[in-house]
Amino acid sequence: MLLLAPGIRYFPDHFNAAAQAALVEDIRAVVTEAPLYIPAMPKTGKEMSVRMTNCGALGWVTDKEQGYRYQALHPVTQKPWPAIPPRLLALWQEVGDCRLPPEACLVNFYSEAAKMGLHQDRDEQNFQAPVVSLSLGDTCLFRFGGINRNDKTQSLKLKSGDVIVLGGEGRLAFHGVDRIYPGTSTLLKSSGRINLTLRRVTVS
DNA sequence: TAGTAACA
DNA sequence: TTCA
Repeated sequence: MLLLAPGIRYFPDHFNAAAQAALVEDIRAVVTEAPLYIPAMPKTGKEMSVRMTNCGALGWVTDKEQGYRYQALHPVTQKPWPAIPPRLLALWQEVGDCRLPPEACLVNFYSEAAKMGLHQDRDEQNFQAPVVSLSLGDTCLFRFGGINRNDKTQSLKLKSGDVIVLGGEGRLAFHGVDRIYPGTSTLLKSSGRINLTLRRVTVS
């Protein structure tokens, strides 16, 4: 484990190839039940380049009308999200350093051209609990800074199997994905990157 | 504003 | 950096 900044812990190669393949199968099952959809920004309705779905009791969603929020139902199918796969619950227990289990697992799919601007994860009620992030598939250029948007940032290439934990002082750090490096992994059938972020939403 | 264009 |  490397401490990248206060509260930002990096576990390179946390999952080996076999474990990564098993996780991809877990996510395939999630996506079959809860299909990826295109989220839209609040107010402007501009579409994000990343496709999303969730598993867990709650899922993070956004649309033009209601903005960022957690809700129990898939916005397209209106069905409850599938359960968080046991392997991901185990990851949270292993690296999350948190008494309470995660309630949400946001699944972000990045195609070759997708990116995500610098942002904070601040739609949860619980900032004591960490955010645990797992990368699968193509390498990306990840950027993170401090709790203010204009704090200096550092960039790091995240590869398949890497885990990052934002906790404590790092919980509200700004972070984003500047680019995907297509063809850097053969884990997924087509190129692209899957990012899974486990979160505790409520306080108790 | 988890995005983006326009601009210094 | 501003705007939205």
